[in-house]
Amino acid sequence: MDGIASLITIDRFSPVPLYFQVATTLEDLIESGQLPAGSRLDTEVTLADRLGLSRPTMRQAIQTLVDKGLVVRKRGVGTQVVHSAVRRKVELTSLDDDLRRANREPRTQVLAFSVAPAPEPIRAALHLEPGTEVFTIERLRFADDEPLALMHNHLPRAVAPGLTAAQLGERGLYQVLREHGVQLRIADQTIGARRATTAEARLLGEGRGAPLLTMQRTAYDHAGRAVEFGSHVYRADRYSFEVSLVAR
Amino acid sequence: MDGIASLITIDRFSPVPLYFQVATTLEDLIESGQLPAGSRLDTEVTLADRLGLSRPTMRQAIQTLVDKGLVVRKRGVGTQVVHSAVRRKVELTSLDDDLRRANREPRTQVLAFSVAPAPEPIRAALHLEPGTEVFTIERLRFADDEPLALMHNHLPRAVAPGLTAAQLGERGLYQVLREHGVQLRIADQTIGARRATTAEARLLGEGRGAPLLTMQRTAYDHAGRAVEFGSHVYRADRYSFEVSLVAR
DNA sequence: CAGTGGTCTAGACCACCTT
DNA sequence: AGGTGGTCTAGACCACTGA
Repeated sequence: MDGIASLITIDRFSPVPLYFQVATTLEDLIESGQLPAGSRLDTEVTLADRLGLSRPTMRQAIQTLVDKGLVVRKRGVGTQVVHSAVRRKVELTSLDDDLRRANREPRTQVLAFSVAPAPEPIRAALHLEPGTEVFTIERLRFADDEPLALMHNHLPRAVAPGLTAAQLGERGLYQVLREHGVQLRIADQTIGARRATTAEARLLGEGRGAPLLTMQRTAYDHAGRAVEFGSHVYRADRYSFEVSLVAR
Repeated sequence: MDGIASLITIDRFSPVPLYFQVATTLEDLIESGQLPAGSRLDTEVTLADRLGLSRPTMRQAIQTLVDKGLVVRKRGVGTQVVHSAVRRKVELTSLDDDLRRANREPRTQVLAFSVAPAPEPIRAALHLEPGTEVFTIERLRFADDEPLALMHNHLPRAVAPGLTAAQLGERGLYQVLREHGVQLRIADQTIGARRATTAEARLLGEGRGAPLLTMQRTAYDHAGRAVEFGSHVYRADRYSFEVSLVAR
């Protein structure tokens, strides 16, 4: 019995860091059930030895799984795979990502698309210098041909200089940003609720005063630069937010 | 000029890990503005040298700040403090914590408190064996004497065997759990909205059909054990959720 | 080219848990 | 008492950035 080490192969000539190769392999083994919930991993020293790695490298691999909440370490005891239901991903998701993952057909109607110096509240939300030009985008989003959300976005022109309305008709904003090389890292969101205005109700196909879910979000990239500010309303009867929080 | 190293003292005889001493000190320096947004930290090697630490230990200290989104590392460049507005804490907060932090006076009316074998949906949400006994708690929460939220909670009796209704009248559930030695680590939340029922509107002092924010949460401790399931409604005109997400 | 962070090694001692 | 993860050291080489 050599534990799980035989299921892990590492490539010393790959540009992928060793700890990352091990971490992703272990993640797959957990995800596929070959490392069932509650099972114990071999010790760090044993695994490092069997894989021909140093213990710090092995530790770094396991640490990434701890950070994701996949396993739990206990001093004097060992490392255990946590209960399966606890495994949720903490992700920076977009509506478009959510819909595609749920196999619902997203569609977008771009209601407005313009470039202008940032109005004061937007300038402040994005921490920009006065006069900085921003895109202003208004979109109506559909899922399976039902209206779902009305979205207002603002982003500095410099973030995605070549952005066009046509791109946004095809794909979600976050995917377009990824194609422009923008990597989001942090998002601050405020989620609330209120009654729909008459105009909102008409666009979303809801009755007057229907409850709407609201979300304001400011997103930042890896360098801490504010990339996007959005103010959105969602039909409460067709959408809800799922959030996973991991304490540090 | 010896940078910031002179502002950091470490205690080799403290039981607090060295990397943690350094990390918290740096965090304080950033929070207090002595390390302003955009400023560069000394290099890892320099800091380690000045503080008499090895580089891996110094790296570990800085890494905790990176995980919190306080600083950004760039290979070949250095480590920079990110823009101040990006600094938000990702926390597992309770309503009680939120209110106390905002200096609003929380008050609780316990409407129901009982112990019984878990009903099926609760049993499933908490991943319990059939027949496991759970507390069922219903509370009306006030802030500054205005009704704010109606909260239903369920938790396994074994999690906090000595729990009483009186404790919940004084403090928030999460604080009571902390006093019982329960450390929460992960929470999965679903946030939505709907119209208030007649009973909810009456309890919350709202009009009929007023929009409410809804939240269902399952919380897990460090061992991955499901500790609590809650189903809550909040007055949308007086409450909203703030969530910060950090991509990994 | 020099300097930075990213990765990796081969040890060591300790605190904590189980037996 | 023996085994576990938690911390720490003193090096090494590499990839990337900027001047």
